[in-house]
Amino acid sequence: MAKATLVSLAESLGVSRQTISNVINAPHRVKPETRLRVQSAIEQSGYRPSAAGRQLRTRRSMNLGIRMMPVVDGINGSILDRFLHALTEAAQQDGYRLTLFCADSDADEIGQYEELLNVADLDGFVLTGTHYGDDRTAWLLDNDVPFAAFGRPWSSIEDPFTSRHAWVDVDGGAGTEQATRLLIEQGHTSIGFLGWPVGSGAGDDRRAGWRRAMHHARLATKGLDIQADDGVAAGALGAERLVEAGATAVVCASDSLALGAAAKLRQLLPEQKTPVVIGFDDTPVAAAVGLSSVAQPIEDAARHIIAVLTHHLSGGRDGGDKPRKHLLLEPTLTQRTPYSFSSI
Amino acid sequence: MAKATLVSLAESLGVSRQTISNVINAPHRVKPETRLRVQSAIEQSGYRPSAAGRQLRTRRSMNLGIRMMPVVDGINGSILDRFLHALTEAAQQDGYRLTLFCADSDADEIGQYEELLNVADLDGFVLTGTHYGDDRTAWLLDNDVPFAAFGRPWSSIEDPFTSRHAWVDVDGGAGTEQATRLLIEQGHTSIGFLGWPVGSGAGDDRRAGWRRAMHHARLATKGLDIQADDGVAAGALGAERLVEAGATAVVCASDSLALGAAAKLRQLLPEQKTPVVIGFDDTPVAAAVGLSSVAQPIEDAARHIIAVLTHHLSGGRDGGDKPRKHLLLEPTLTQRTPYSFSSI
DNA sequence: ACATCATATTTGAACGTTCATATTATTGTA
DNA sequence: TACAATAATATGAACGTTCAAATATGATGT
Repeated sequence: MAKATLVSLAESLGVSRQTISNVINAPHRVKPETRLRVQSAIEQSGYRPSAAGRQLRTRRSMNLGIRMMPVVDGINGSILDRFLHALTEAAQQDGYRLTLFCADSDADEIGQYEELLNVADLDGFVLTGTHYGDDRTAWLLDNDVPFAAFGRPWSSIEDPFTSRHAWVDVDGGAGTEQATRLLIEQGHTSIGFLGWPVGSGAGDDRRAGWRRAMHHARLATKGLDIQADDGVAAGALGAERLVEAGATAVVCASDSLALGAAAKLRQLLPEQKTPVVIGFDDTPVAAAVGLSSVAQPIEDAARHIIAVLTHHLSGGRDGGDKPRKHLLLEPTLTQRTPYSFSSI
Repeated sequence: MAKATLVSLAESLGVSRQTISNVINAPHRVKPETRLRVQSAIEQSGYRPSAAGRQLRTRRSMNLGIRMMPVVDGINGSILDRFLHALTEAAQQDGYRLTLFCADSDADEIGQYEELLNVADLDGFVLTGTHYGDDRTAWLLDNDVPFAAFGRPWSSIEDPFTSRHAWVDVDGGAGTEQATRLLIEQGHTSIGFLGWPVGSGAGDDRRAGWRRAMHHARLATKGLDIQADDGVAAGALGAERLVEAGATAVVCASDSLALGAAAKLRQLLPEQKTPVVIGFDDTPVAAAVGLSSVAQPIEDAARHIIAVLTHHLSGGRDGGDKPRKHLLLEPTLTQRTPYSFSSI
């Protein structure tokens, strides 16, 4: 039999298109009796409203866009996998779908927004990798495009909690602070920080957490703050300099750096038994080699992003509580004992 | 100014809707003169045909679906990231978009197919993780849904190259064979294989490659074939048994297994200098610890999957050469010297 | 019994595109 | 020049939905 449509269903039921449409979109307008009759007919016929018809009329597609960032390290790819999965699942639960797109640059990404809004009527976007002077958020705000960002708006002047747009982020600083405190409790007094060059929001935030913990414990930080590009080799190099400066433990801005640092410390300070390097992101690499690492609640972040976005898109009429527009999640420290480096 | 549509453009140009539609979809039908005139008007106005209007009429959405598999290991997540990125990029180039969806099981996935075909008019699907007795391919074939699989159809009776559906796969057996040969060349005569329990297509294929190389070199395999569930710990355990059986080198079905095996071999056979463990997938974990690994050309695979799918969807009228319906790609062996395990 | 009002349902139109067909312009041929 | 054949363009209808407005139904009060 042919696919059911509003018209075909209406005819077979002896009601009008609009009544069925109302049963689906505004049930309260329909008399309970007919509503039930229609609902069972819908179920029985397997009728599902056509996205195209809807979209044409309402100019909404129930599709959310997200950019696939160019694969750089690969080490964080697993995080993306988890993030995407959680986003997709949450979106699906709310009746939305996720559409992927590629862009070479932020400018290109904005071009894609225009294109996707224009041709595909995307309802909103999920942003990742926010940074200082992000053009994208400005453009989206200017054009009244709904979106939520994973990553707070980095700005030296504005308070992110007063931002005009929704965001969810993980408090990286709290993570490194916690990590540093753990090392202090373990008796370390000279703890280095191995992070990215100053200028990246997330990187500086993580550095600040380490610095807070050190200051709080009245420990010196001089010479213990190393800036290095991400990567295992750079991590080893940085660790070498830290050991020269007297460090006995290292907190890192990434698992890549931490992996290099761990190997180097193992070599330079073989007498130490406890884990003295703590990474960030709790990637499979960290799990594989038994490296302690700051774990981001990335699934929670994804769910909240979808919640805040869909809540906004439904105009707040989705029944659920209004999700917070700005949310800073606490990371947790995954503690491990070195694995591959010691005996198994 | 309001968004351009076929009608608004037609009016301002003094031609009919259909002429503009033809310029876009069947340029040869339009007189070169008008064609140019219309084309420049399209560019100047920034007109882009509405997906919804098109979809409603043609019942095609220019959207391809792909399932987000549940995150299991995480170690392979980076592979998925690369795969998704390449898929998205290739699809975008051909004018298609990628839609993500989640499913708990194969049966659920089939349910999603129905839903997505029905409501969103998805044009086709990309399948991953094919296995013995895969219901999904059967369903898609039965329902004439275009799709291409990453992973050959595993069957003990049928030749995959006569399969009714398109697929792209990486010749894992060739990879492990190559890896084993390398170890033989290096003088090893007792090389173990550390793989998954018999029954998974890809796993058995990789095991077969090792076996081929061993037989070809007339080396014994008795006791050197270990079946273990995926994971670092299982890898270490398996390696222990292999060393007991006299193995001096190990070829693995995954980087997780390899990582465990490498650590164990380092411990049990510390005198060896050269890399004696070879992993599979060339994940960031392998790169991070300097583990040799069989690398899948996953971007090539993704591009070909899109090529074969879009070629089919366009009915072969897309100009390009007909891509092969069944394609087995050769992996390459990424050789590394142990990194974290030795000195840096 | 009748007007009033709220509730429930229906109708016509519109969203932007392409298909199938109809019309008009152009070319070739006798 | 006329006539057919073909190329180029135009028209009406349809895809399936929701919006806005119109109509029908029922309840309430006088």
